[in-house]
Amino acid sequence: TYNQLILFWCSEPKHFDGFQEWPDGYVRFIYRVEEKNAQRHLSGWAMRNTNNHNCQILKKSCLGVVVCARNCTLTDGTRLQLRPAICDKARQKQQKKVCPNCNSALELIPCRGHSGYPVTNFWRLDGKAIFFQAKGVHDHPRPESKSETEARRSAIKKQVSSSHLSQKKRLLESETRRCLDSNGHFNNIHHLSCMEGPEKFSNVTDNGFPIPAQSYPAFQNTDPYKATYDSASFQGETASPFQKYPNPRIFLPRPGGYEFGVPSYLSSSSYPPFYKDLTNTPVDTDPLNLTGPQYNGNTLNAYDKNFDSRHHRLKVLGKTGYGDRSDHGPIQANTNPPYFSGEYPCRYGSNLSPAAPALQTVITTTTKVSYQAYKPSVVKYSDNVCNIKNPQNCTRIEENISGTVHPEIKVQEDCDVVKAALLYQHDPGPTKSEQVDTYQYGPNPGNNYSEHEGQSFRFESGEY
DNA sequence: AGATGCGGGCGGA
DNA sequence: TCCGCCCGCATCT
Repeated sequence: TYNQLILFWCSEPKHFDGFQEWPDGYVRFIYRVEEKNAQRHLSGWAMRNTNNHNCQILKKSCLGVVVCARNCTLTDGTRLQLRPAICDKARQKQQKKVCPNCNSALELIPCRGHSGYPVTNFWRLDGKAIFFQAKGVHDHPRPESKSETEARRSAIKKQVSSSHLSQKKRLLESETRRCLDSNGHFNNIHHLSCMEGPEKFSNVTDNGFPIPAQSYPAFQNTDPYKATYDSASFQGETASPFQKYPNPRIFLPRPGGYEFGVPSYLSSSSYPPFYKDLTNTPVDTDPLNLTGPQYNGNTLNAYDKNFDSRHHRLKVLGKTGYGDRSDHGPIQANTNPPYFSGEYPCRYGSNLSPAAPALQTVITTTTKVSYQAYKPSVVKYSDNVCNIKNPQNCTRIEENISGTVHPEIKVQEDCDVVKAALLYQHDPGPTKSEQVDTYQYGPNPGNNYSEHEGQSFRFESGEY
């Protein structure tokens, strides 16, 4: 398997995952560059861009979910779970609004699924593939998905627009009649009152009253677990009290707050390190393993963690599943909250068994990839496509762009890096072992995906 | 108006 | 040094 891993790590992605709208846990996926959702770095979770000072890796952190402070039950038995506005200002405005169902305050449940911090997602374009890596297990309900939010908005807009028009028309006619009736002729004095009707009506509509069920545009993703709305309401941009969860993933408040612990199945050995030396120290899952040399890095440190470390390159490596070192601390033992509903496979654990390595595509920071690469152009091996401001980011020879131009060379270098990393791993220093990434490679069992092509490439994790 | 990205900068660990 | 996060700016829908 060692050779297999090396082989895999040194190869171009030979299989891709179907887009995962609700990635959860310490997972990693590889999408085709043609995958629109991946290109847009979309996620069902409300993720906001977070500055990791790394021009090659886009990092996003979860904003959590907005719920009714009183956790009221909607008419359909579900609970309000709004999508937090991504824009800070918009989110502040959103939080000032009230529950459309019970008028109590709205509450933003922050995500603390990654060592007490928000779950983070990392994206990197690698010429021929878009690599995705997630850190953390969402400890809150799913918010309304982006597509649902957009669909609802457009539906509401449409509805408001049409009702506004029809109401306006109706009211105008009615007022006209009234005016005419009361005065026997049209009276301009009534203009003001005549014009208020429509506005008031629209406000009412905007404040949470359900709009008759209607169909929404088809979403790009048909996640069977995602919440759907069959009606819409909102306060400006807030609530849709009619979420429906065709799945058991309905948020249920936990005693003492929203802190779900880690599902038991997540806390036990699931992702044994491929290199057992790493087992002692829960390693930090390194997204795309962007772990690597720091941008000032003079040394090749293939697993110098971080997808999110600042200014470094990525590299495609292979990796086995480990838990994130710091991911275990704050997470408490859990009683299998309904939210997880057993849909969450073990993706990491503190007790890792060396027997079940999960296939990992590790991207070290030695890869010279920048978002410019998204523009099918210049990504050229050894060229500084990173950015002019940080030339140091783009000069390393270990750079690798998945053979965009010189695959053969890249492969070799990748292998070199892999080897270096492996050597290092076999000789774990007291400081960096946790930086080794340990991710499940592949979609969550609970998620739907359809275009796997090379699942045979996936190493057994022993968990599935 | 918001979603998204980028990147400067700050502060804690 | 790493990382979370705030903030402003720019672009796009």
